[in-house]
Amino acid sequence: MSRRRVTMADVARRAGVSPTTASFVLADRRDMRISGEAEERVRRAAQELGYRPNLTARGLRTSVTRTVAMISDTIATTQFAGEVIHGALDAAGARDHVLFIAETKGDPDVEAQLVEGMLDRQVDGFIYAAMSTREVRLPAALQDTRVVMLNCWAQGTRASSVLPDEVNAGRDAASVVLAAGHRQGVHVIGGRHITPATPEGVWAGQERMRGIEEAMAQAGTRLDGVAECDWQPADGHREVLRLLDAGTRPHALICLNDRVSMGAYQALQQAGLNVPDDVCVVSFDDSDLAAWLRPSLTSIALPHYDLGRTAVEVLLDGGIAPRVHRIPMPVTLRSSHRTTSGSPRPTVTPTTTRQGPGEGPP
Amino acid sequence: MSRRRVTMADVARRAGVSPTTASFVLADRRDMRISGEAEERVRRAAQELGYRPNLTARGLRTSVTRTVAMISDTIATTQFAGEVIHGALDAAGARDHVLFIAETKGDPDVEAQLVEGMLDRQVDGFIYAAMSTREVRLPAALQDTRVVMLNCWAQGTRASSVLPDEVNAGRDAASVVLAAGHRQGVHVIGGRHITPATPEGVWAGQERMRGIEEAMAQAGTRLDGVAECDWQPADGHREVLRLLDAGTRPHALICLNDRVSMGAYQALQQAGLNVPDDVCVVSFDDSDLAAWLRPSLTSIALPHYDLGRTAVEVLLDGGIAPRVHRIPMPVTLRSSHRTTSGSPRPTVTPTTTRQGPGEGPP
DNA sequence: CTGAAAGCGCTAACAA
DNA sequence: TTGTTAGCGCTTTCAG
Repeated sequence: MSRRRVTMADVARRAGVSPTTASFVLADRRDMRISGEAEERVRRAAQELGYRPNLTARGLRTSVTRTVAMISDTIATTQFAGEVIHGALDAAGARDHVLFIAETKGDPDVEAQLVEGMLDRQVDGFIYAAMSTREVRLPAALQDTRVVMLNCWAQGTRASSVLPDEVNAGRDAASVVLAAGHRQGVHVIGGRHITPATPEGVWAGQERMRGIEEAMAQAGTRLDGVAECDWQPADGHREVLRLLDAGTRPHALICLNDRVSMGAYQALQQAGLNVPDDVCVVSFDDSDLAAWLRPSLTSIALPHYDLGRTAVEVLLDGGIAPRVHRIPMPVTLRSSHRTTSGSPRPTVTPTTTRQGPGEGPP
Repeated sequence: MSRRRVTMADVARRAGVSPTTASFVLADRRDMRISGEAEERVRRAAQELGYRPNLTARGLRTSVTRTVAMISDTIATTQFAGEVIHGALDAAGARDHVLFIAETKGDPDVEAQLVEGMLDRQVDGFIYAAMSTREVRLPAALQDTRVVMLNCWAQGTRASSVLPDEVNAGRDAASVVLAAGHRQGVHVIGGRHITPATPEGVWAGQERMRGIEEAMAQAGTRLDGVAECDWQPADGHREVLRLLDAGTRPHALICLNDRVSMGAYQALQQAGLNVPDDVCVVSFDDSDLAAWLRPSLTSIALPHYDLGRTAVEVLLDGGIAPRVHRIPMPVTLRSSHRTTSGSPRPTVTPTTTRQGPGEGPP
């Protein structure tokens, strides 16, 4: 962009060696023997001239560019994006790679366009990411490409997936409630997210519910109710109010995200019920909201950073064999529940589970 | 990455023309006359073979890569990042460019490293972004480079800046309050953000306060008080409580962000005061919170998307002359204030102001 | 152990 | 109007 950069030929000339020799020492290749003295001269020359390799030229020759493209449907709206990118960036940087970002807006045409553009630039690999965990169709151009799927998966694809471990998160949520001494009166607000728009529910909801119900069963008890609804504050508010109006007096609420919890808090407050003394609340997402609410909210986070980081690690370090990597979801304990005296903290031990090739989730 | 791509030579051969001819038509260059027939043949051949140019090779030859690097101090934590990237992406995409993202974490060493890495990859230009609006020092390696500064500025630099128009946002906030009929009892919570950690305040606070005070003066009145404090929910809560305890009964609160407003709401509610009947509240940021709170909050947004978009536009389309571009901050009117009957909406007409070269903000 | 030379895919002088 | 040729900066046979 500015004035002429110093090239490898310059270094070789100053060091009094051939370009070949310079190339070998500057690329740190030890498979061809170079005299210690020549190596030293080259290194000094490079140092003195402030030599930096032109990665475009190297890329043209070797077709490796130390570049990865992250393509996602939406990057902006949700909190999701930031930390995912952050993690991906750290992992890429640690491996001397650099990250392209692109957004398809869910449009297959722009998606194809974008992928082509990245291929034209000879990226070394792709992270194909979805903002909400779900099954997707991998674009044709990515089929025979180094790619890992982030927060999504595709049937019949030779690509690894990196997913949040929602089932264990569900178990952990139930564990918190159980450890607080509640075996009865446990209600879930939000459920599988079965709504007119998503009659099957959403994956996160299904998985969390599976974990919750398993943990309850394992403790020899069961949920008193599940309110299926959208996951906005108004929904939490409405559903909790409905519960109370029906004369139900819940002891514990597991809310499917912090926004639902916020609505639940409002309803509880209206009804004059105290958190955590009258009702304990456990939530998912661990967004900023969880810390802002009073009392602060115990919540289980989506491991955004680790998802991004792991995806790049798998892409750059991982083998060829497709795998599903499940990333643990950390629990942050706050003030919206009480622990039974004597038991210091709920037993919360998230684990990473892995699946072998061939089986797509769930 | 996969099997051999079709090259321009392939296209030329199939079309029965020389590489030169193929190059001219495929690069859409009309400055050298090509026969319509040859052009047609080349286009068809390219089409049939599914030709795509190798941008790495082209970049090596021309040193333009249609690539821009966005380097920021922090990309993850704040909501800021997402929409900024979104805007930048849209502007870049519209110009057939692609976006590198990198994060310095505020460390000058990694910053230098990152910039070098981008330069090694022959990026066409840089967006240098800060997460909170402020003055920065442009890294040495970027000095003689095509760069625009996003949400920041540097003294004595030949680079354009893109900044939110906070002064007019302040004016707009005051206008909402005035249009609601409040000329007395108007208090600001948050102020310039003068705290032990930031004894001078922060730029956004200073600018907003300037706008607020100007608008009040213009209406022939003035603020009844400014609470200088941090901008977290707890601060809003504490300061409003303090106000009420001192026997003050505010009619309108201008809170410096939505989190402060959230705290203010809590305090008002404790005191049994109703929003907007007893106290009207106007806020900044227009985060998700603004829509979630009850009553929903009138708030003035940081124009994240437009900041990102404009920065890339200025970089790619703008002239060389350094400019400061001020991006209007949109007002979203909700339910936390009342308009005086008869006047339909507050007079809110944000404007973009521009400064000529030479004067750095503020 | 080192150097000469070819070539990655493309563009741009210069000739024809 | 078109073709020939050189070369962007680097890696990599293949001879020495």
